[in-house]
Amino acid sequence: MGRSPCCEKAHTNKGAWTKEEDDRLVAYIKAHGEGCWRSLPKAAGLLRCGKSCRLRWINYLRPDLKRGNFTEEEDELIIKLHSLLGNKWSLIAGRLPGRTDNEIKNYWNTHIRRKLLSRGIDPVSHRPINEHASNITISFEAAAAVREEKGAVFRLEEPKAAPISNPADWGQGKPLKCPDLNLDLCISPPCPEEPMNMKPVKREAGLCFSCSLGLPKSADCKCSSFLGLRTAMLDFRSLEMK
DNA sequence: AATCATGACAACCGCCAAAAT
DNA sequence: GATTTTGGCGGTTGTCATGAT
Repeated sequence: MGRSPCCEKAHTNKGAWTKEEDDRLVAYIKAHGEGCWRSLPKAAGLLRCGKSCRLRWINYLRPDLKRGNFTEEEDELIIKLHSLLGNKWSLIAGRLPGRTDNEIKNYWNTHIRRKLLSRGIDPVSHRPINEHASNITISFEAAAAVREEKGAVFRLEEPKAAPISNPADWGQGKPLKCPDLNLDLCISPPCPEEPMNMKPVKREAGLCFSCSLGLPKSADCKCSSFLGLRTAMLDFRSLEMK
């Protein structure tokens, strides 16, 4: 038996949203919150599929959205996150406040892909184009050795196998493989006192997010450099899945 | 001025996984 | 445990705006 439709398609509008529909949706969610998307359209008096309402709200109507052009810093952040996460747009969006997965996905396909190509970088593998034997490796062996003493080191290995689709699988007692990224990255808990099985949620301790991605230090950054190498040190466990 | 090509982005579709029954 | 329902995600398409010819 196939999956039943999420709504009665025969009686739903499609295509661009009107101002009135937007107003109804916003008014309803402001009054009742984001409840059940299936029942929302009827309750809000909208002839729309619940999924369509959800998408409209998340991608366009949410009050915390940051509209407007992406900054150069955001560009670089997206590129770095994409090199690590691949097309996990929702994860990437989770690290860019006010940006949606759809927006980032579109921006990637229309701008960043071209930007990387113009730099001679393959937007899929993040490696130089026409440089088959390219083998630029940033080694964190020294860092890893230090961290290994504390018993909690995961390392991304040279690509050999299928991509890990779910970052939550990383470091689960098996070799880590990142097929499209040739970086010998050390991923380690910035806060040693935190148990390894702790739920990966927002963190206060350890490297701040800017430092974890090698961005310039922010004014309130209290992180110290690790062997003089802040760049490419990324705490994957702080990447919130949902 | 008209037509065509391209870019940008909103919206849809189908699939998957988790939750509910 | 099996089945159904729902929310969420990534890929793709459709449409409008803009620039080039």
